Amino acid sequence: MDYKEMEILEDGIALKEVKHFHPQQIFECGQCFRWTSQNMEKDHYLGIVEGKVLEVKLVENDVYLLGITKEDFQSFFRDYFDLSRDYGKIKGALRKDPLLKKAVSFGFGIRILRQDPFETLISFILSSNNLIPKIREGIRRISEKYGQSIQYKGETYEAFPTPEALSRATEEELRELGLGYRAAYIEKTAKLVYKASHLKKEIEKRALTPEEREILSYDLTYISALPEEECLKALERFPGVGIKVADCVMLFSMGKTGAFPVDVWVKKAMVYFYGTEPKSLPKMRSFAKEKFGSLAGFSQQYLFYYAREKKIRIPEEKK
DNA sequence: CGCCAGGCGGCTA
DNA sequence: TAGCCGCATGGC
Repeated sequence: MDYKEMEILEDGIALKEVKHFHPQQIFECGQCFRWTSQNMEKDHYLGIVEGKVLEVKLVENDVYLLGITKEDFQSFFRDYFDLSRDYGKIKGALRKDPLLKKAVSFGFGIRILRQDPFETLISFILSSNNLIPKIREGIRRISEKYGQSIQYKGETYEAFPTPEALSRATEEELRELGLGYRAAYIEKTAKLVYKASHLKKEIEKRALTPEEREILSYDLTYISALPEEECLKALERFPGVGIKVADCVMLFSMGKTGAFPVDVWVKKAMVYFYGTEPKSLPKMRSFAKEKFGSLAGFSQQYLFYYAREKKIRIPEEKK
């Protein structure tokens, strides 16, 4: 447990003496798109999560979670912030690698959030060959059009839509939101996820056709429970999902901490720290997975954050 | 204007 | 299986 005790406040809760928790590092290490810094502060963020708006504020060693109740925390947000995990132990193990030591010290307050699989899947489909600000804007527009609105401190925010709501979107509507060619992938994926979850409920009422039984395997709860390798294969069946997107979904929403997504930043970090062959992404991935095992996902976050914040570069000919 | 961004799908050899 | 190309979009 990475905090000592919880205190109930009028507008939220406070966690006392929290370890390994830094808002900027958690929200800027590439795992999420719906958290925004408030007043340009490194320790104050506002997020839209699970149909709720909340603020996170770090004051010395205490973390304030505003906008949620004690029940919200106990039933959901403790797991969302991965607070039951001992990051000291993970960092200790990763620091044994002298090259990773610098990246771990730099991202000392990183935690891997346990996010919603559907939102994560759609978000990372949108991330392919795209820019982070544009990904955030796309997700905001999707939520604005298909999500439930939420009132918080006199402002209106929109939750990310449910599979059912997004499954009603047409490809053309999604294109109008500026999602580009990814619109078709998102449209098809949303429909598959919704159909699968819907058919899962139908089983009790009637016999399914062979085609319907086939669609059941797109159920995200089912996929989430699969072992890592099978989980990866299952996710890759969604249109717009390759190895990188599948690794992100597994790591950021399905608790598969051995996943190691290799994107342009991690690629740079691997060349910079380990001198690995820059052209071979699959080799980089297997190198890290063998080296770090079930901690590969954490190492990926420290490497990504270091590479992106430091804007590290690698020689031109190595691209 | 060309280039690129948290890749993927499809086609070729 | 590896290697290449096109792809929507927008900022530089």
